[in-house]
Amino acid sequence: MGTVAKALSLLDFFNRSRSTIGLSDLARLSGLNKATVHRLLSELQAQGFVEQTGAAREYRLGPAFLRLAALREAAVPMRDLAQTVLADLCAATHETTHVSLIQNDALVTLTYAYAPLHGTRVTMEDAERLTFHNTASGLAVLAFSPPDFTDAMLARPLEKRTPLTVTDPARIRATLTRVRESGMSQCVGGFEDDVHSHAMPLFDSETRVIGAIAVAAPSARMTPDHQALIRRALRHHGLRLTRLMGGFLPDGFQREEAA
Amino acid sequence: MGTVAKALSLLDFFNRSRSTIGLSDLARLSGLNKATVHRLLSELQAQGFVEQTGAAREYRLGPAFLRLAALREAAVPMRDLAQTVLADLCAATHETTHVSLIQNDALVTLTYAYAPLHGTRVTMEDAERLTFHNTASGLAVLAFSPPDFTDAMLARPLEKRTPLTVTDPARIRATLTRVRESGMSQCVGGFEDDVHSHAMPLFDSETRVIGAIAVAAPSARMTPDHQALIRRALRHHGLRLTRLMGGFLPDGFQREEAA
DNA sequence: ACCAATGGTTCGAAAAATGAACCGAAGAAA
DNA sequence: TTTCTTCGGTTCATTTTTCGAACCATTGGT
Repeated sequence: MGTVAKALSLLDFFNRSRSTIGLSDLARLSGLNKATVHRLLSELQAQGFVEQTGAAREYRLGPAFLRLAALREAAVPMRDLAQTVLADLCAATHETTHVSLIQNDALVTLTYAYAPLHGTRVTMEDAERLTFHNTASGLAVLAFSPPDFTDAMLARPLEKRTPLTVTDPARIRATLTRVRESGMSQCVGGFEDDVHSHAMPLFDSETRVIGAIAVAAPSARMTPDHQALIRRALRHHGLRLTRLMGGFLPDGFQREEAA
Repeated sequence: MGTVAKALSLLDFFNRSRSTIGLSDLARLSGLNKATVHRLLSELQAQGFVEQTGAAREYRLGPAFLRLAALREAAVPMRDLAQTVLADLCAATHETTHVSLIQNDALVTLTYAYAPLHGTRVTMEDAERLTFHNTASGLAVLAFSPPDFTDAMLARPLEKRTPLTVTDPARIRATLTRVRESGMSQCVGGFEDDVHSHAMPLFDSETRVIGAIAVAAPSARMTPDHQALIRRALRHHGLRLTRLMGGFLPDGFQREEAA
């Protein structure tokens, strides 16, 4: 494994519930020697990618990410565009909406919007990793991914996160066939109890799937009329977001809901 | 130079005016062999830190920065706090306000706020690098930096960006003495013609300077009364931002304006 | 007082990186 | 149409860097 890849892989151990990590802990988590981790962290620190904090000298992600993220967003304003579209989708459906992007072999929430109307709503966090097999966004992405990517994701151990989580690859593949036909996925309680989500894939300028846009709502609110409204609004704004991002739909992609 | 440092240094060539760079161009800019650059970029790309785009296969910053910046901001909400305080400072002064942070040997704009009142205003961009010798923020930072850092920054070639830019290190040092005494800096037309800026340093929990908060206005509006108003508001909100970020003032720091 | 775990350091051996030279493709110039 | 230049990309003997077992001082818990 290359040295750069090794250093960058250390950054993946930071997440919302573990924002600081000590040297020895990071060595254990990564399986690398403590001296190696120390040296790699020193190089990341010298460039502002990590910094040390507190009496115990733990590490956390550094300020360089703010600048580079701002430059990335200036060049490719995905978050900004997504926020605009999610606000409209939210206004139309009165439910939580979010966009997630593929990053290597994970699906990461880019941004989300809440509807103010209801007392109960589905809550989100950006930068969180979603799974593919048991989220509407994940299923939307797998349905339109290259076959080898889908095979690789379904070959992994699939966590049964809730009693309703489907973990049988054959059943998931059958679901993916239907998602490809309809252009939209849904998931009921597979990732979170009592949450019913719909999602549509998002595409780049070469018709490759890059992520998904989704609407998540408490299952109790999901009357047939409400689901039909959500599907119409999601299709409209999903196609709109792909277009705004300069993307194109793959041939045969379902633009209208089937009769 | 370590391999990780070498790879990360490639990221510094991207900026607002150069959001995509070809392989050969990046080799020329960095002084590294094309094969080396290619290999380093491949490792950055595998982890989502850069991506290739367009027919010419140029590189640009990748989506991984969005996730890691979000995690960083979740852990250390500097941008969020800064935006809150800048909005208030803006409301008080009716001028453009911004916060910049030290990143290695550069000063980088974190965020800014515009006042809606005036037809003319000073415009900003985040993620842009400021210089130390000819900006109010830079002078505020240098005045409270460790002497070796200040010496190193003043030992560099100092660009005469406008006819009013001071480039004589001795004159700048005299200015820094006055900034230390008053706790505030100002700069007239050193970085941008017809712009008069005031700035205050920001400190961390160990009383080290980490950046500056500033107010920038067209020189034509700078009556004595307006300048006094700006200084009072800047001192109040500058001290407030240091406090909100969990920072402490160094001993002897000027908390009140001198009679 | 003792022990365990921390962050940090060293240097001969092992592994990875380097870069001159090369390739095919594409576009510009003659 | 042909030639030339520059591009992104690749190779592998040589060079450089990284590795990690063993060590250190410090700190906190028992």
